[in-house]
Amino acid sequence: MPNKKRKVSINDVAKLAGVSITTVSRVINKVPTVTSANQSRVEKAIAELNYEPDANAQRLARGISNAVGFVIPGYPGIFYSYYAIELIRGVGHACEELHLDLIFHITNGYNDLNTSSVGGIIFADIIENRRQIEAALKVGIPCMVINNLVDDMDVNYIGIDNYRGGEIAADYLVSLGHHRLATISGSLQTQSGMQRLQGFRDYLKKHDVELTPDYICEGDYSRRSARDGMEKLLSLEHKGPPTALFIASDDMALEVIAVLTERGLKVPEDISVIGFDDNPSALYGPVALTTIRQPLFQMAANAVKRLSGIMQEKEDGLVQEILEPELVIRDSCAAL
Amino acid sequence: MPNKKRKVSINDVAKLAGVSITTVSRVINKVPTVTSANQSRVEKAIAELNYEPDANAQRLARGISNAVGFVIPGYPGIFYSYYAIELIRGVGHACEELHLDLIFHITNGYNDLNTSSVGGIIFADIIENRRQIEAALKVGIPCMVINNLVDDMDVNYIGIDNYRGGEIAADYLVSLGHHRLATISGSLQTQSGMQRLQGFRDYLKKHDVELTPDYICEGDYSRRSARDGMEKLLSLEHKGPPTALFIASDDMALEVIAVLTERGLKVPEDISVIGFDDNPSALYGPVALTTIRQPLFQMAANAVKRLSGIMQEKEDGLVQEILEPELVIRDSCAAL
DNA sequence: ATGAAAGCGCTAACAG
DNA sequence: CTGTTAGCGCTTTCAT
Repeated sequence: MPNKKRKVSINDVAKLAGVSITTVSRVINKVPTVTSANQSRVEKAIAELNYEPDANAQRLARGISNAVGFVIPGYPGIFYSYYAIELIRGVGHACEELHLDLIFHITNGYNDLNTSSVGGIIFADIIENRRQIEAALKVGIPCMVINNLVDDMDVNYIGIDNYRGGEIAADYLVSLGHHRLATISGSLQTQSGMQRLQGFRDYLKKHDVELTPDYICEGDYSRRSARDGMEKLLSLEHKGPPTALFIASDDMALEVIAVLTERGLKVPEDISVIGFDDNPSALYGPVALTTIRQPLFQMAANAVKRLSGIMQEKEDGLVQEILEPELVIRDSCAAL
Repeated sequence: MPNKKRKVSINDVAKLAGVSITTVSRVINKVPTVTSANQSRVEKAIAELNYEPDANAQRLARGISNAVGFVIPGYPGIFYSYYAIELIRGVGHACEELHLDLIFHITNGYNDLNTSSVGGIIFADIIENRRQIEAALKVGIPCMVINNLVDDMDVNYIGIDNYRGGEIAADYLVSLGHHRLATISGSLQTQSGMQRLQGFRDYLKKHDVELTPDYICEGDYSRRSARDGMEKLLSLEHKGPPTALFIASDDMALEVIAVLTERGLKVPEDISVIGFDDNPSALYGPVALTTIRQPLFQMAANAVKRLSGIMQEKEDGLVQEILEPELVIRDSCAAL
């Protein structure tokens, strides 16, 4: 039966153990200067009373917070992406490991974040969240942005070089002899979507490979948009269909391959496809997907660790880490 | 520039506004008995100092917590399911709406939950978490389990009748004239996986439709397991392939359809497929998926609301809600 | 090695 | 309507 009485406090433990609350506090915090006799009496009392220190009181007394906030933009689409899942997992596991409380926020960016109870905040992208970051920074709370390099604010970030990712994709496809290329981009509202496309496009331009405007299809990272995009691309037969496709996420690439399969086209024999993410789902299908890898889980976990360092003032200055994306060659691209 | 100085407190605001801290507290908490003159002075001071009340101090003083914990089992697979995502979204949005802090835990069930800072805990399934629930209950923290009906503990839960879901699937397929049925189950470690299978199997037995043991394939909700299962099913030609399939999640059903398509089989002409979830991804593919709907988002949001009621002692007794799953007929099943 | 006492920042009687 | 005051449960000097 749940005991609805007042919670057991440090006083109860002290009384039962016959020591002062200070001593109890010491054993809770593993301060070494406690006789083993007292130590075990206190531990016994704690066990007997089923005592657990009140985290709020601890934080208040310590003056520091071991909680980090995690902000995810509120639009539903983001959740259906491998991207968000991996970040949630990465941040979640790292917090569990470091014994940090993870306070989760889904927000459209317009309501105020309650920054007061956290020691730091992690933002998964910053679509609409600039104001919130500024507010947090103003009250002295360190922030960490994942996957969005920001150069107009003094804020920590960890992300990959998406522009470079686009270049790598283009380079690989061109090296295979393709010259009728098409792409389905990610959401152009996001920095990642924009930069992957730009890197891809710039590389082709630089190497004199034409990229017909019609062959640039704006997606939004959803499978739905990938399907629509691919169907549109397939209907554009004025100069022959593209022979190679750069798709801005593996999820979308999988959908594209599904569409192709339905139409009786074979990957990579009829058409090459390269994705982005290195999503394990893309490993075992009819054809293992060639892709550009970005280490989302590690980025997220690392964001927590670095932020935690900053919170404890062990790190100084700004953390601004840009990771290199990496080409992972599997079976979905073939030489022309 | 982040201000590294001591945080501004209610005292600073009181001083600047020329009132007592009580009055400041009153305007923070919207106590009506404050002259509008004072109110605006305080508000001005708050704005000027960029003050934000310390949530820890508030919770400590109020003696109650407006934070709820959310526990997700730690195995990675769960994250790649529509199920987990919808729960996260539902819980997240509801907390945002109710201004509750959401404290997120990914845990294998063996470490201790820090129950001390939350007023209630929500469990997304309870694979390995019974001990944690018992511990929380023992210190008087209300718990809410989603999607797992539990009859051996006095704990709140909200879920659907998965057994009934299995029956509905069987009933529909049989009503279409099918009698060579097969199924790919969810993880049999989970209650949902187990019960869907049992409902399906029991219904068929009751109606004298044979279900060859070979045609019961154990999956684990992953796309991977669905692919493997479907391939196994397709290789079992001793008495002709099944004409209809019950797949325990839409995600898996989608993968099954992909496999079928690769083999040149048509859904529903050659084989009927019914899924489970009502995942929007299954809406727009080559064939809109017939499925059994479970309102995950609403279940999760509702779990938060009911739990919040219990935390405020507005609700008494146990919340034990069992929702009916619902057949959603689209295009992936045809009469034999 | 231990304890007394002073807060941490806020809320909630209680007076006025 | 407003201010004084006593905690909330814990940590942390500072003595002892």
